[in-house]
Amino acid sequence: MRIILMSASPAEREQRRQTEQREAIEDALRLAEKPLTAQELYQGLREAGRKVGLATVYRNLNRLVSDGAADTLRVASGEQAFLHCGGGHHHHLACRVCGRVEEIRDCRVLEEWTRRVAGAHAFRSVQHHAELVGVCGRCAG
Amino acid sequence: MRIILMSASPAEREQRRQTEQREAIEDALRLAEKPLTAQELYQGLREAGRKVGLATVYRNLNRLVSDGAADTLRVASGEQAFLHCGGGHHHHLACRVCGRVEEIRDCRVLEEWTRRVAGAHAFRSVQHHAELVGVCGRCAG
DNA sequence: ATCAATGCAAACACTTTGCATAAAA
DNA sequence: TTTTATGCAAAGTGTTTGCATTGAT
Repeated sequence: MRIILMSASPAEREQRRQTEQREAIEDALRLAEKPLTAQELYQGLREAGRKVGLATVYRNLNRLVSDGAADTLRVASGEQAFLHCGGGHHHHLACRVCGRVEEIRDCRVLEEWTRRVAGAHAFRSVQHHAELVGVCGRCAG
Repeated sequence: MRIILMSASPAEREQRRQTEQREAIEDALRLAEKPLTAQELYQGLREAGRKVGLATVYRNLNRLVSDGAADTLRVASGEQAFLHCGGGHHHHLACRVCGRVEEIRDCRVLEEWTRRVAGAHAFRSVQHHAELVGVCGRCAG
């Protein structure tokens, strides 16, 4: 397991060339507001008439993750999905109907719980990771 | 996404034939006390001199998951790992050094937090899922 | 004597990589 | 002009599946 702690430095970013494809990929991910697999994103762009290769989609998506501009998660099928999001510690609240994801940034309660569990099991340096899934207001009607 | 809600019924279970391979696989998983990928399990059995096919390992592991006798999770490499565990709602506290996993069954605090977040974001029927990773007493010395 | 379970290899699906070409800077 | 990004196809990986065979009941 490799954990990325820092985003690419400004100096590193300056070497990035801005291409039509990269912009299209980043925009699509940002507008989606929900996790997309590389294949979904690729097909979407294709159907929208933009010409991109699948490899380019993968390369850019992976780069966004390295840069901390996207999170990645695994869907049940085993595919990797990518989600546009800001950096820093946060959790996700997803709608199981429409797929939309909202970021949860306050998890002090979780931290407290984590401490308690850690103590009870004699574990140290325990980090938590949580996911919430429900039905959003829009979908619940 | 396919979600299994029920364990196999007794009637279905009765049709299970007990084979040398199946026992070896189940024992290995139970004794491991930590998540194992199908490949790891396969290699372990092979090195232990047991003759099993990789496909058999996959088939039995998947069956255990359907039966609710094992959980499955994705490791960073993208591989699926299998973990022996009892059924019912619970969370995992894993040691990032030795990999050992302990089950956490009391998550009332989490439920409360979940309710709060759900309310704040106007979500309904929100379920939570959490993972804790730290260093166990043994490994911390 | 049944019929489920196994083993092998082929098939699959997702992802990464090598290399020539295109295009930012 | 230099160097990164792209596209395609090939290679890589983990997992599933088809089918003949074995073996539990």
